[in-house]
Amino acid sequence: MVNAQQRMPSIKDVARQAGVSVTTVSRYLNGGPHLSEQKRLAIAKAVEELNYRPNTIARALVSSEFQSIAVIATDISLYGTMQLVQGIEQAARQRGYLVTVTLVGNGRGNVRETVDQLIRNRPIGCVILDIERSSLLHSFAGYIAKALPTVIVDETDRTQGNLPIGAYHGGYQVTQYLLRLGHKTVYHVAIPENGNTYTRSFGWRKALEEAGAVVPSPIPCSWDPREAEQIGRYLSSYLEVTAIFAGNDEIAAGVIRGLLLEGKRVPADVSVAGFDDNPIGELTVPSITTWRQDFQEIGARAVSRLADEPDGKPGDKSGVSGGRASSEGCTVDDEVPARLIIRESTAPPPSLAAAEG
Amino acid sequence: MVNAQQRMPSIKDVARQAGVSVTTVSRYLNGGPHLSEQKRLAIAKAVEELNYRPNTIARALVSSEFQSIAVIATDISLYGTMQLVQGIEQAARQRGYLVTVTLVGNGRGNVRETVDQLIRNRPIGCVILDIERSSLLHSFAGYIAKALPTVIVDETDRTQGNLPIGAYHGGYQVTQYLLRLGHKTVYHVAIPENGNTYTRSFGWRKALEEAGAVVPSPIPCSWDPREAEQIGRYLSSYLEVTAIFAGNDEIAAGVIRGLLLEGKRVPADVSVAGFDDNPIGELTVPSITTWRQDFQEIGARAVSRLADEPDGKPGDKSGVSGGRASSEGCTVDDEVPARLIIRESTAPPPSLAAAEG
DNA sequence: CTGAAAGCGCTTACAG
DNA sequence: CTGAAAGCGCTTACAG
Repeated sequence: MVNAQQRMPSIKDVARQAGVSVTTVSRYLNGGPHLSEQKRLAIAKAVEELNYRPNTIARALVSSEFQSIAVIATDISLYGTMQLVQGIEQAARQRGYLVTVTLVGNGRGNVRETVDQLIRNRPIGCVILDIERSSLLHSFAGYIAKALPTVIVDETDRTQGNLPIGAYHGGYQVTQYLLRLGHKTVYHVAIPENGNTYTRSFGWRKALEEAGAVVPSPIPCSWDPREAEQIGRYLSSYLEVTAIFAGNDEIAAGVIRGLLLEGKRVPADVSVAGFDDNPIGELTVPSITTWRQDFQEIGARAVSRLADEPDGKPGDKSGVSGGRASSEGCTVDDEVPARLIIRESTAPPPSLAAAEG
Repeated sequence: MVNAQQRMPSIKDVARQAGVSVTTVSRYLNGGPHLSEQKRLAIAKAVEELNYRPNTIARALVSSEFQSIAVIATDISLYGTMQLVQGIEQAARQRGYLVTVTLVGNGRGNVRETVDQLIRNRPIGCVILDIERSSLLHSFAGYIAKALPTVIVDETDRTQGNLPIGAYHGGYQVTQYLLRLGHKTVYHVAIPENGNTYTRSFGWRKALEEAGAVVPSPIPCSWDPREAEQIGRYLSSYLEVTAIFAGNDEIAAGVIRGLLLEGKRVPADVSVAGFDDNPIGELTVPSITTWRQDFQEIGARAVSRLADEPDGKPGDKSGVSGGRASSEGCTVDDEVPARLIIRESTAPPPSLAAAEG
């Protein structure tokens, strides 16, 4: 096995082997224009023979930018966050950037120190994945944005300069679908909001209000779906609950499980819809009606904001802490495709079904 | 908003401000021994005032090592892989390393080029997450290991110098549990093996053979659980199938769904067990008996192998392509805690239940 | 078209 | 205990 410590060929070695100056090799490497065909060939040959690869670190030192994008999140086990990471990685790799993943605010380690360390690495930009709006992470967003071009992916209205995941619209659509099925109203088991302003829950409320339906109090649920099971059990005792919109698919699964364990039928007695199109929604019985977000595409757009700035400092566009508003003219912000996926867990309410039967 | 492009203070600025030489500041930064208390204080003050942070890139250029660990995988949507990434990130961050995530072999982009790019960044080491044993990724493992200290996390026997996830033992235990419940034999819906040699499937077979049970042909299933649903439907027509060991929890859920849709009861008619302890197993009806692997701990151990080498080149220990055997004396390789989690999806076979009832 | 020189921000012998 | 100098591998004016 070759020793990993061996010295790798440097630009000097290539220059010597090709009989040109280091400057010329550098020019060749960076696609410089003024280069005789002869030298170009000689360098190409040397590069090939030595299997030379430019040292990205040295390059980063000169440009004071390491060709990487830093992803900061609290946790990647949430389906949406994980997909966002995959989308970011792919878009970044296409452009030659490396992706760095840092998990903060999960109670381990000092956030400030971790973030500082990250900044020292001089990534070209940073994307904060904050769907869950962890208060710890959120409180550092401004600090990070001061040092680095930053885009925050969250559930909030885009007027704040972030990249919204379009949850409001989804919540609205899912609820409207349930109402059109004939349900008098739709109950809501909500994920933590923590101050987001344009959430799936807001969409749910809006659809209800527009339809003139009663707006029940949302039932708060943590990210732990086992809590959702308890909520499902609880809701099973209320006959008027015929439709439930759950904050995500795991919570929907938990609610459904709670209902089933209490002897309710889903969807015959109660309809339940989820959110995100987590693949598990296809595996449960019943399978779960949901809202499909294209998280990978959103991740790709976050990268685009950081990497494809047309002219000038992307840091300005991604303003977080009172920076300029950003919605104007940022074409990448066009809405990301999303749609309702109807599966087995939703149906007309029992009263209508009975009337038809 | 402060412009991100502003020049950050360098070690020179600190030296000037503190009235000492750059060398002395460097010594201070690296905890050097010979330093008068007076200068130490002056430097500390300057660092504080300027909010100075050493440039990791410059440091990396000198040491020719970027303080980072490169994770290479095909996909992080698989539960185990995602947990491994989280475990790696945490262990790495604790030691001051950054984690880089690169997804290769998913059909997008040139693997060779991606890997070369990664190597150029000079991480201190690389961990290949290859539970699914993607043939493309696997074929590059040797190439990577030649350039970088590497540890491969997979399902194979540890004699190959990799870090096994302990699946063999798990498969054995799950199957044995099912047999002890009274099932005559256990059917197996297998995840892709692709040449792994110490898999959950091998453990299943071993348990069956030891018990003198018939060994049915494993039913191959892709990573897509919808295929598992079809398999569940198919198996529902065989009365002799009373117990099924599925390659992972998503597949178990799919199989269960197939069985339920065909009118079978789980576990009354058929028991189904999964693998990995994916949280979804708690949300389905019935919830899924499974084998809990501590993926985060395994990830942490991978980092430990790379970062805590006691004396000398970890590259040797992690030999992949015919390097020295590595099992001897590597104490971090002690078995990772894992255990059977019994939930609702398994029970004695119908015959026994009837006899009892 | 081409190259010598300076410099990016550090660390590390080496010499006081 | 302390500092001047060289050097890590590149890029970028600047001057031919």
